[in-house]
Amino acid sequence: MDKNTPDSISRQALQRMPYYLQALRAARDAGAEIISAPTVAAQLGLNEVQVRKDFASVSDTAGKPKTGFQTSELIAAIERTLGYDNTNDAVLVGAGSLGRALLSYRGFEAYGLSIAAAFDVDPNLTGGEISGKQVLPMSKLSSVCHNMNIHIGIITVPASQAQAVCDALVSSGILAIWNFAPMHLNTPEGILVQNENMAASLAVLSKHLSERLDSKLVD
Amino acid sequence: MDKNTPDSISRQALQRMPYYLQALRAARDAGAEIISAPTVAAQLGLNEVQVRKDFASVSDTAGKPKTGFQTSELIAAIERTLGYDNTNDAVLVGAGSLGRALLSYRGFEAYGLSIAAAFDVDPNLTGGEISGKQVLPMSKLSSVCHNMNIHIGIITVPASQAQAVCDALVSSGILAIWNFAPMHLNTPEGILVQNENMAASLAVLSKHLSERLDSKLVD
DNA sequence: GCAATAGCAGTAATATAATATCGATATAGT
DNA sequence: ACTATATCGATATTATATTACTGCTATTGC
Repeated sequence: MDKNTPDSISRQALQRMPYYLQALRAARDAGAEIISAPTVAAQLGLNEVQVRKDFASVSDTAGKPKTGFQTSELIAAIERTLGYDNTNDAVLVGAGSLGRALLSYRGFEAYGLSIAAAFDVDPNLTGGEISGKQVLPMSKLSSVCHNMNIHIGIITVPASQAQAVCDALVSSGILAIWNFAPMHLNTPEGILVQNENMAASLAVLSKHLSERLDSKLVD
Repeated sequence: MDKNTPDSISRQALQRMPYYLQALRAARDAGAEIISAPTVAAQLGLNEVQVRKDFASVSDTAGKPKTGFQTSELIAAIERTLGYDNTNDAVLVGAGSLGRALLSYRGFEAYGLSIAAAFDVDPNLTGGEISGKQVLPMSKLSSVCHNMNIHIGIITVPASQAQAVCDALVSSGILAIWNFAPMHLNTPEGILVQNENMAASLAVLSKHLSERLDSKLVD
């Protein structure tokens, strides 16, 4: 009954954090030791109160009226909240074009994510390396996850195989899944699935575009 | 005053569409000529009524009680709504690791997106080709967009340059921007920005993981 | 040095949007 | 004809974002 929610941050608040981080770092690099919520809100196109609430939810030190928040303290608080300080290892399944793309992308390390190894069913791919990361057969998945204590799985296989891969990851001890396959994954309770559905993004883009171009014709 | 909203679909409804599409195609390929909303809802872990409403918002033909909706008709309706039938050309700015990754990814064509050309400021990159796509200097951006009638821009540059690139895209006639840079972009009215912020996704993943692992220690 | 003022933080209340629930109607199969 | 199941419209609930308000702190003017 002791609900014990020390800091329950909503998902959308969490997703705003990286934007705050970027803005705060830029401000700090520009020499701003102190920054106010309205300033950040204006930069990001958000509501002042929302920004304040988000800041309050991660930082234990309060802001001071008329001045604002300590920039460096806020940055540290957000980084701590997001776990950017301690690196998380991950495995990637699916060494196709998208998988190779992510393996060669070096930007994740800045956010505390390190891809330890890749896996694939295709014997032509396994055994070699892609961007310095080993590509292993699926049979090694479980042992690698357990031995290296890995809890994050990245799925970059076609939709038809995604659910099977997901099940394999779950039984290998994976707790959080980053799903690039354009489909819904069924998982047991307690497993988080973060969908990175490019098709969904493209849907929004494409729809907006067609509406804009249609209205342009009317003009 | 004539609001002229023939079919205003909410953004999250739009983002569910690709999931419906995947499920419906799978059902069709399995031989199901007719499919009901509850069936799809169960597969995707959604509410029945929500699925029904989403179907109704794109399809003009009503579903029939006791049976459901015509699978093929629904698929066509969603594809039409998302504009997957007519291909949209796009330009990509930023031929770094992420940009190259997207250029080499062949999955977009299935969703009606075709990257016509890439651009970069680095003279070492421009002039060549990546995955069969020309890499051009930024000076050519505007003319290419206008000549080829391109209205979608993909930003894969570091955050520090993203706003400048965004401005350049807007003044080149771009109406919709797919932003992979981990920062907020300020745009004029009428320009759609779809953020594909991997950092935001990682934030959710990382937070969930740390909470799970902490609770595991308590067990 | 002191009072007045302007700007910002913090909390509460309202508004909005999305989602889930409920009731009524219609249809296919038995 | 009856029953089970699905669509459809209307309502209720929830989560989230916006607005309004109060109080505090630093700057400005006297």
